[in-house]
Amino acid sequence: MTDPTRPDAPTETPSPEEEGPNFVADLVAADVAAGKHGGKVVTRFPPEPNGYLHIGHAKAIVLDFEIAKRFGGRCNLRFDDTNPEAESVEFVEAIRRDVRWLGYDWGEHEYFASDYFERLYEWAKVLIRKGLAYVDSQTPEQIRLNRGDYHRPGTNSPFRDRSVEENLALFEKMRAGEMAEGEAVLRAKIDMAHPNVVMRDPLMYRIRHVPHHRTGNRWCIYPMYDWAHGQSDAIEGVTHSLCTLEFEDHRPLYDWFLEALEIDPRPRQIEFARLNLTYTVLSKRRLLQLVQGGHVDGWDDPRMPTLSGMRRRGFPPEAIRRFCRRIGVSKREGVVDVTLLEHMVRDHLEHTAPRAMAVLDPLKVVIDNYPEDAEESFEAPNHPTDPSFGTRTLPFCRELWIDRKDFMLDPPRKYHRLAPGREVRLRYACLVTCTDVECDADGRPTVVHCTFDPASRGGTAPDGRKVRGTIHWVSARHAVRGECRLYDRLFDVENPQGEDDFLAHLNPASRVVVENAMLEPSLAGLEPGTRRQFERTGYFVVDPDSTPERPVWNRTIALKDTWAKMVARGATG
RNA sequence: UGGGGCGUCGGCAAGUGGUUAAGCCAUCGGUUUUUGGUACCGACAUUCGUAGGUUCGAAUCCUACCGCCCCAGCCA
Repeated sequence: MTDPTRPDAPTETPSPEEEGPNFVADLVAADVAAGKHGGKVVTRFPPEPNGYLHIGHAKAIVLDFEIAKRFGGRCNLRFDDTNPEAESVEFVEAIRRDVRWLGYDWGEHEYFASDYFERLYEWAKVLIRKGLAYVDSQTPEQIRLNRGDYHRPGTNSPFRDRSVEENLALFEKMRAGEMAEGEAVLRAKIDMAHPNVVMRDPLMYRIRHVPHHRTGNRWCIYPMYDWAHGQSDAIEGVTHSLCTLEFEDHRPLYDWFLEALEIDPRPRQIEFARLNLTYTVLSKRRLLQLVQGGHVDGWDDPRMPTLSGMRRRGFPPEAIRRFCRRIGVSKREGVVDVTLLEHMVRDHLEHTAPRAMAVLDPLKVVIDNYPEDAEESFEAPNHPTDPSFGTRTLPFCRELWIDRKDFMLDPPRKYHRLAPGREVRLRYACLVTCTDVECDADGRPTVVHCTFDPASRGGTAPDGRKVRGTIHWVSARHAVRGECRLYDRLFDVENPQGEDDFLAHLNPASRVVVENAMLEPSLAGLEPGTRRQFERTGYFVVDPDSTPERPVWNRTIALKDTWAKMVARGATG
């Protein structure tokens, strides 16, 4: 018997036709052609370590890393850790793990915005000296009020014209911890009447007397996103800073800081639309709600759209990467049909997952003309079309398990599975004909009696007669009992994000646990993460909860089921 | 009502003045099949948010209008 375990293929080089449309790549290509940055391309993936990465981040990761790769450049992993109140090392570690799992390597280029705090502080003083930044002592409330709104210009702060010396002294006091939270902020002096509210003297620093997960108590002033991001990009030599659409309004400020500091060459910010997926939610807030509300078992619940959840669910990283390439990159905000992702998952698994047989809803079959204590075995291929997967041995005896769905007392015309008087093929074993059925008081079948054709060894009829149905089975004497967790979409509406109460639309059948599935022997004792196709049922993966005594398999995704569709449509004849 | 974006098939998304308006997913037919899986074949926008205009010719240029998204955190 050949070991059917196959590792996932190594990171593929995307073929040109696989790379989806991508206007960002076109812009970068134009910059390279124009000789900007000496033709170099450096990007960065800049997560804030305050949560888990999800499929939406995967889109950004694939874009950031593959744009860099395409132009012979590199992509940095930079933690945007400027807000100590929400961030932690736990998230830093989870993010590293997920990016690696997705298949990307940032090499030595791991950075933290917090590494630049000193540099940023010095730069802030440069702006103060140029008269381009000032310490504002207004209360948060006053600042908000004086910012104006979409219809009214803002009002200058009474502290806007402090002298350079006073600003410097005050700013140093801020850093020295001599001021309370909210007592003062450092602001860029731009234009309180600017039509873009982002430009109305944006805050650069706020005071927070809280420890930071990396800098400890060294700082009590922390830079704001706008002040930290572009400068961090510049420090790292980033040439193209890719981000989502909501930062489009911030681009003028991104450029303003760079220009004020006379940084050259300057990184270029390019915005693209974030990913939305049907039948799930992707906002950090809602994901957090699912976890904290106990609606799922945690960030890595297999129903979560997080990378850790998808990993546990059994989604191959290759499939996620291909999905991200296929959806393309544009500025249109849309909702991608989750069937595209599911297609990529099935497509990858079709070629990489060894086959096996498992019965999820067992119904006993007795082969009446098979000797009580005899047993034999059949050799079955681990893949129907790829011989390199090898074969395995399937034990067989008089009593077997088949799936309840594969037997009907009174079948419709187009049903071609087992029924009284009908003959079917037991996959890779033999042909059997149903001769009798035992039922319980409710008329529910309990035992199906069959006779087998001794000449049909392997499943081929010696006389060449046609047998339409082929069903899977497991030898009762040799079956291994295991748990199967059948996962499905988390929500039962296409766009839960758009619902008033998205939690009201959780799919009650998103997880169905089968306590006693009957597994063929080869399905026991496998490592978590091992994938298999349970023939005619779906793709499964071994869950970390699995033990040698009790295998636990998660359904990654069901096989397409044309018959079920026909049944639903009433087109079964 | 200010600023910034976006509108091409059910969903993504090409197309940048002359193409029969790509491709993929979904859907619907059919062939093959020891998985009602896979594979393969076929169907699927006379039309590009709307209305005008420019042009021999427009999804592509101009004008107006309509619709949707984002922005008033000392979050990112």
